[in-house]
Amino acid sequence: MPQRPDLSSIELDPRAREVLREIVMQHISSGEPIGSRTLAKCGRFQLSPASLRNVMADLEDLGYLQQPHTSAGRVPTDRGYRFFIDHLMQSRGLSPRDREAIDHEVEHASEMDHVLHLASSLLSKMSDQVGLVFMPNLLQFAIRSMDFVLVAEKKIMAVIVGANGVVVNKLIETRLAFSRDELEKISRYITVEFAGCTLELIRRRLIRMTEQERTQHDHILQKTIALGIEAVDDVAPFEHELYLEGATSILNKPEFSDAVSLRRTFLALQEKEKLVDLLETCLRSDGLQVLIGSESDFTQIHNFSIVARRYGSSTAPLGMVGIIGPMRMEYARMAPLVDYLSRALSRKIEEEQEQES
Amino acid sequence: MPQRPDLSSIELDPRAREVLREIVMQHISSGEPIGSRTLAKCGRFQLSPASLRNVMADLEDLGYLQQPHTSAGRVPTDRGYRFFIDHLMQSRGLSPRDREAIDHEVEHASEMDHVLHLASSLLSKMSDQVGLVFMPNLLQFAIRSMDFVLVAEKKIMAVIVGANGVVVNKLIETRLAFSRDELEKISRYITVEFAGCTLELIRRRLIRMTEQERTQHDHILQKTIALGIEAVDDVAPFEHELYLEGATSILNKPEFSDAVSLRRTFLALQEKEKLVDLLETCLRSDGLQVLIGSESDFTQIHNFSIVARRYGSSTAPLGMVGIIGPMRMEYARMAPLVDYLSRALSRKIEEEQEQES
DNA sequence: TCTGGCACTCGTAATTATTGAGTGCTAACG
DNA sequence: CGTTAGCACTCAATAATTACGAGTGCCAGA
Repeated sequence: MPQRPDLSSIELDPRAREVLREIVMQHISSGEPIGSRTLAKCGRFQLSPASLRNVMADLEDLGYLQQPHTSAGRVPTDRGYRFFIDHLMQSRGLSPRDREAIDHEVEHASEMDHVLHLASSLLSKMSDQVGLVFMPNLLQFAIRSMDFVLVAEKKIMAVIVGANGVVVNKLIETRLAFSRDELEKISRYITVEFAGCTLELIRRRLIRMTEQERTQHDHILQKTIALGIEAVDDVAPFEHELYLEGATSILNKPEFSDAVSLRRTFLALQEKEKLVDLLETCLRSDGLQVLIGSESDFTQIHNFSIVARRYGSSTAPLGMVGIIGPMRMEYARMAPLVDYLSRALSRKIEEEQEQES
Repeated sequence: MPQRPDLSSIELDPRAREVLREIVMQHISSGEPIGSRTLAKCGRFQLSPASLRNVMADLEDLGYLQQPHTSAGRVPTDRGYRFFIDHLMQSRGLSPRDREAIDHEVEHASEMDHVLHLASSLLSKMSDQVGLVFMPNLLQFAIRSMDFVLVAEKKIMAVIVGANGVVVNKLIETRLAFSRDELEKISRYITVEFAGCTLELIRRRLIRMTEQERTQHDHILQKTIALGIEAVDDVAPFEHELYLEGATSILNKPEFSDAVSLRRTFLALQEKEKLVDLLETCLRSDGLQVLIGSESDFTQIHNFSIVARRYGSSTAPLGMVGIIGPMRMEYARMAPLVDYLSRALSRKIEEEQEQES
């Protein structure tokens, strides 16, 4: 029977766990590969560098560590980070000051749109990473109201308030002229009739209505339908939105200190589609999500990590908030930050909903 | 009497002008310092390198050229670029394709807000520089209309359309409840009464009205005034906006290929206040404006140049459009581009105004 | 099982050598 | 007198060399 148990299936022995934790933590704070000497000097182990080397060699065999090159210390792998986050990390929770800052921002902004924008730059500032707020396509969510405002003759502004509190404007150029009175009636009718429906549904119902018998004879109803269809027709204004704030924060990260990786990283953040795809799949699961390096296409290529969480109640429309940064980031601080912010947003949205009803 | 005339006051002699033009053009397209050999090889001069060296030495004495170091070719100074732009540059005008592209974008977007945003990214794409669109503080401009829409109980959305066609939303939480009917009346009253006034003026007049005798007895007027004041009270939503699009375009410019200058440049673009100050002073003068390097605080520090022009008719609200890039940019192409786009925007705004009246 | 010792690896930094583009000056030429 | 060929000189950039040292793996002894 071999001395060493089957390491791939069993948990790491306590000493190895401590060593791994220490390496990850030190590497997160210094950014440098960690050698056996440095590790011995930290004082948490009553072991010589040589013994630590043995442990480290084991951890490397198991895929938790790797060496950039032969004569360098060790660096955690994706798997190492993953193990750290799942089993070793002890997050300190959020400082009261930070909580207050978040609460303050979220409370004070009145428009949902602003709140989301603020949230993303707040995240960026507090984390010193790239802050991320994703709001999916509005089409799939219910609306709260739809109003029409006369801007100029034959120019009407549709003001649609989504159930998530986001306001979308859309300027419509009409063939027919509408009076303020008519618009007032139409607004009231549509809001009463369709509040709580998704835009997609509204559109289908409006189209169905054009074919109905009684519509043919009701002039004002015809105009209503025409205008309503115009309002929900072009999907462009309702597309998802992705706020990425604080891209410049990566300028200070040592892993992006050379021109090439800076270039690559900025270009990567530019391609929002891929990120949107990723976030859309993330929307399905609740709870804090951490994606490390190779765990998704997007993060793999660029060696990013993403810490994100869904916001919004399960009944209300949802989105994602989070941060993007290098794999080497302070997960212990990021996790509670993202977590708390997403809860604050969710609370805000729920309050809005209650207020409305 | 010395052979050479007083060179600082008199125009350059024709040969020197040709040499300067050629150097600037070659340097713009290659980015490298230009030596006498390279210059001789271009074929436009029937002169030996040695003779060209003499001319170049003169141009250097006059401050139009400089040498990065002793054993390098020459590079234009700010003054060299300035002379080039004022006297030597022959801009080719815009290609029909480019004109069409601009016209298309500007025509098709319906909301002024979008137009401005699009304009800035269009500029960025077409110029491969950073596109810039500046919309000054809305407070100083007249409004076209102001409408109030009921969003939830005690939550009202003010929809203000500026004379420049820009729409601003503002969510107001009121103490009193408003009915849809009331809001309709109030919207009508305010729009009729105050269309054409600046927000600042409206605010002052509303405040004056609170003190007037007859207001005390008119309940609905009181509510109107209260709501109106709320709408124009907090200036934040009316602040200037500055769209900077395509910051990543500088990633490809050789002058920013090292990490340090990349860093510096991104941080510089982040500080929008300084740029806003600069653009605000630019607003005063009409016509295409080119700021080179040392000619303004902002451009001096970062070795940028700015090509910009005012948009909007003289009667209508104004803003600036333009591009920011390294001093070494194709002015001959940028000038007509910015010029044409600003005219297209102005035309659009004037059309809107006519339509409205 | 742990530890000190030792030979070995290999990236980084510093040093030096080499190259070549470009200049200014001078003297000769038409 | 303007133009040009020739030449010595400068100096950044590149390449080659060297030195250094942090870190490793392995082995033998406690």
